[in-house]
Amino acid sequence: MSQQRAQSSGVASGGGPGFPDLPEATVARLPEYLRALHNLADAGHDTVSSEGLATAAGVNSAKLRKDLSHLGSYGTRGVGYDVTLLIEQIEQVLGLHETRAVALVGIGNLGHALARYAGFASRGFHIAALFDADRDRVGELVNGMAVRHMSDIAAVVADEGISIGVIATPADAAQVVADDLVAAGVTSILNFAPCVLAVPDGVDVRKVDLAIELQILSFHEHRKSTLTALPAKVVGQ
Amino acid sequence: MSQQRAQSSGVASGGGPGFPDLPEATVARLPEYLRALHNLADAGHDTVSSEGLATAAGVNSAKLRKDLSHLGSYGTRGVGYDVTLLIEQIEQVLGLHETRAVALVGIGNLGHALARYAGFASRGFHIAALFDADRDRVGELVNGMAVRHMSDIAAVVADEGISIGVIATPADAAQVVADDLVAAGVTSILNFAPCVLAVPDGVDVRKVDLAIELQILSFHEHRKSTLTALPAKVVGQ
DNA sequence: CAATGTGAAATGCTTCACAGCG
DNA sequence: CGCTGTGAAGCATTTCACATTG
Repeated sequence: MSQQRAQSSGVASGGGPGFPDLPEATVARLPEYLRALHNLADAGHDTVSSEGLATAAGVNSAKLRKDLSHLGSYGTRGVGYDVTLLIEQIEQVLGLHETRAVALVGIGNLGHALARYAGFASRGFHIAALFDADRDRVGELVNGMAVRHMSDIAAVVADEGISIGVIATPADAAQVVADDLVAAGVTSILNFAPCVLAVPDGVDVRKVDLAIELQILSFHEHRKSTLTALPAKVVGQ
Repeated sequence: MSQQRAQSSGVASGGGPGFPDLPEATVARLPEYLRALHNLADAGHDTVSSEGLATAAGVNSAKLRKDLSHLGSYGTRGVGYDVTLLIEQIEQVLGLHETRAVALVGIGNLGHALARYAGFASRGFHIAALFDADRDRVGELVNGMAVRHMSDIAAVVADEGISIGVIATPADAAQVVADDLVAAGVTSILNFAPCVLAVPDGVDVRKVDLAIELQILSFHEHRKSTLTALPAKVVGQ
């Protein structure tokens, strides 16, 4: 897993009214179900069985049913799930009804690509501001939006109601940026820099490290080549 | 978790000679330990305690010790771990001694950024070829390397000894690309397209979906705002 | 009667707590 | 004496298997 959660601050138990406290593993899969459901809806399906949705989302059906059961009982026995209703419910739980404003910090290679990535907007996120520490880049237009200097962060985060920050800076700048984001009021961070961030309780951090993903695959390559070098039984192919 | 493993083909038990079969969770953390160790080495440290390394890697020390114990006994009681030796061991286990050749498919926004990302090369990966299905893009130079057409994949994968493919295409092209990569002999895939890939047993897939990461954070934002709207106890801040 | 929702079993992972070693 | 390595306990997640229901 290449993610990192802030030390979870203990999710005030019991769950508030109407707020089921889902297992983290379930939360991480809901977006995948949601995507699969949108595909099914586009393909004209009105209902789908746990088996069908599970296949579309790449999990097994028992897991899917257990995940969905945490949201409540939205299936019909003998039939399956109503696609539209389930989309509605999952979006509700994920808090996707209100569009969330995102600040993107670090407009280098990756930052440019992220700023232009259409997948964010199409899934309910609005990149509301771009920041960089380099004054030479300030003012540059990326995807129609001007890059601003880090020193504006506090004001812009407040003005735009930004709650999520994306860090795409080099590793040595990331902690300072995280501190600035938190000071400005951001409470969730997606970190692409290859380093560990320290943040206060109550701030959530997820990490995506491209090189780590490759290293994990490297391990499996290494394992496979070691195993096939032996007379061990190879499954499949 | 935003990753997806191919249905694990059963990791021939017992582990071959000299090949410890590590828990997946441990494998996923080793690259993080490795990065922390390199930082420590650069900072001039010869040894490090489990406590120190755990802090640098953002985990707790018991977990770190258990993870490392799977590799064998490379620590010294009363002292800690030899930084250089441990780097050596982890790189060994991850199969990072041989530089691995990577094919990158889909030279759009994200593909450009990945092609230029220095973090791959610096951590033992060599982007050996770039591919795109769009003939208008074929021949374009990205980071000094010419983009080739998908139809060359089989030949190039064989020539360059490529074992890992990175898919940065739109979702609707990804499955075809995956099939082509697998047919060409690639046995590990890192998928940035927002879709589930079907691959044969023996092929490993990891998935990175940027929008899913944001949706997970959105859930936590939603939860936090729901909770703070109540008189519930908020930890920390 | 097909397919959900769910107790209960099985597995895997994390954390504790300390014996044992350098 | 400090720190590693590790059984054992504690949690979380997955899977099984079936009673239940529309």
